[in-house]
Amino acid sequence: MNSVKIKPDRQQAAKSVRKTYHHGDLRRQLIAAAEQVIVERGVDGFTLREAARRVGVSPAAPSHHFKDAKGLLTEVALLGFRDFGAALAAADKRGGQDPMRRLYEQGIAYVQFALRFPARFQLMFRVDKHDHTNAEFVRVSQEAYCILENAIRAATGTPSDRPLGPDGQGLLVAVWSMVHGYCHLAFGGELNNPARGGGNTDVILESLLPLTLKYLPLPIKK
Amino acid sequence: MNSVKIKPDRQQAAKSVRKTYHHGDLRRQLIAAAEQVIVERGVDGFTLREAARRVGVSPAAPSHHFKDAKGLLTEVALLGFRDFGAALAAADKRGGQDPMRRLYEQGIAYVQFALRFPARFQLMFRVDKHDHTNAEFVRVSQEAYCILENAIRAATGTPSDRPLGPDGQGLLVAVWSMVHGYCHLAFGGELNNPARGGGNTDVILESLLPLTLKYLPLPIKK
DNA sequence: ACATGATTTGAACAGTGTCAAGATCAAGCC
DNA sequence: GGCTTGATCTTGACACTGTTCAAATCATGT
Repeated sequence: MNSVKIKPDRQQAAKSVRKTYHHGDLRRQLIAAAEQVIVERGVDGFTLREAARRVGVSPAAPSHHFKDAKGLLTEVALLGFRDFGAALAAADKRGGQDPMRRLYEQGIAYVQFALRFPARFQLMFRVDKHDHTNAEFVRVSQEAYCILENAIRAATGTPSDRPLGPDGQGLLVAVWSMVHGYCHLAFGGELNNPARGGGNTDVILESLLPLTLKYLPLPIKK
Repeated sequence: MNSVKIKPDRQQAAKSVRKTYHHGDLRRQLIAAAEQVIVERGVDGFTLREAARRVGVSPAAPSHHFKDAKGLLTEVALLGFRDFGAALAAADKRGGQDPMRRLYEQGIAYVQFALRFPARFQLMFRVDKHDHTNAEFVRVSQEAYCILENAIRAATGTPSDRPLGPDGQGLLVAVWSMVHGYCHLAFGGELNNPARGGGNTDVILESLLPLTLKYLPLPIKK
């Protein structure tokens, strides 16, 4: 887990009153506080001042470590994407050799991550809330994408030196859309109705998700 | 189209200076202005004061017609959902008797609406930005849902007096997830890469969408 | 003609992000 | 060692935001 840990070195506990004028570990703790805020209040409930308040620092202090609020959230999204990619990679490995099993495992992992860390996940895909042109962000998200693409390559028999054909592209987007949409429907409360096979997060993950992923697209056989 | 029209009766053009103390058509024009704002600035760029400004009224005026900002946006979302339901119904009809064709046409219409009116669509599904417990809203969104459900019933041979079985529930959520996710991927710019078969909105709608919906789930045959 | 109630305004309050100046300090250089 | 430089943080300010309250205005029914 890439949650930000404080090293018991020189910094203060968030609440404890700081003796020194300089904070010493502000950048790191701001990221941790920001994540905490979006977990509690949602991505839109985030406030730069609140994050500053939690680490006991003035509202203007963050500006020396991040360009602006978006800059801070970009770092949070970055950490999220690292974990996300790791979760997908682990799932892919669990899938073994069978391409369809790899895709299925990735799908499960995708949704599990999103529903276990909804704040992170929603931030990661909220283009307006972070700088999606950030070089490192592009790299990490690209990396996660490749995990999916590679499974699609295996499923369609496309070697890595050839571009994906139209069928492969369609399959990739279809699979991605399905799991991604499932997450958003869950966030919107659209899967909470027991009469529709839904319920709380447990039901959505344990019962409805397998029911849904039975319909995960298969590659078109030639 | 349920866009709000001004009746050339007693109200003012948004910009023109109003002579009378009372506005006369404030509620309607506020809704229209609000929609305009989210079209230009996105859902998160919406501001109650800006909407009031555009119809030439004080920041406190809207409170007499809507409980708060959320209340105004609820009305906008409501109009959106009416059009959305109408678009889905029309598509369903276009599908004729074949259940799979009905689902496919609905899918196309779903995504087309979302990408043609992204502001509306995103607002409609942003639970935090409007009052999703509003009775009329529940009614209208339920109505749209039923259009999908009925096609699923036809596809699975489930009469309307019986609840959908697990397979039907899974199929419904799978189809919904795929089209819904496709829209969100598009919003996030994930489908803009030509190397991945994407591009601008035209490409996404005309080229990539059919490629993707070729993988729209089929009902499981017993 | 008048009173009642619905609209609208103006001013205020508590929040927000961000900027410019100044205060404080760590660390390198003489 | 002492000094300077640059990084870090605070203070105070500005322009915004949503919402509330009392007062102003007016349409309408009596």
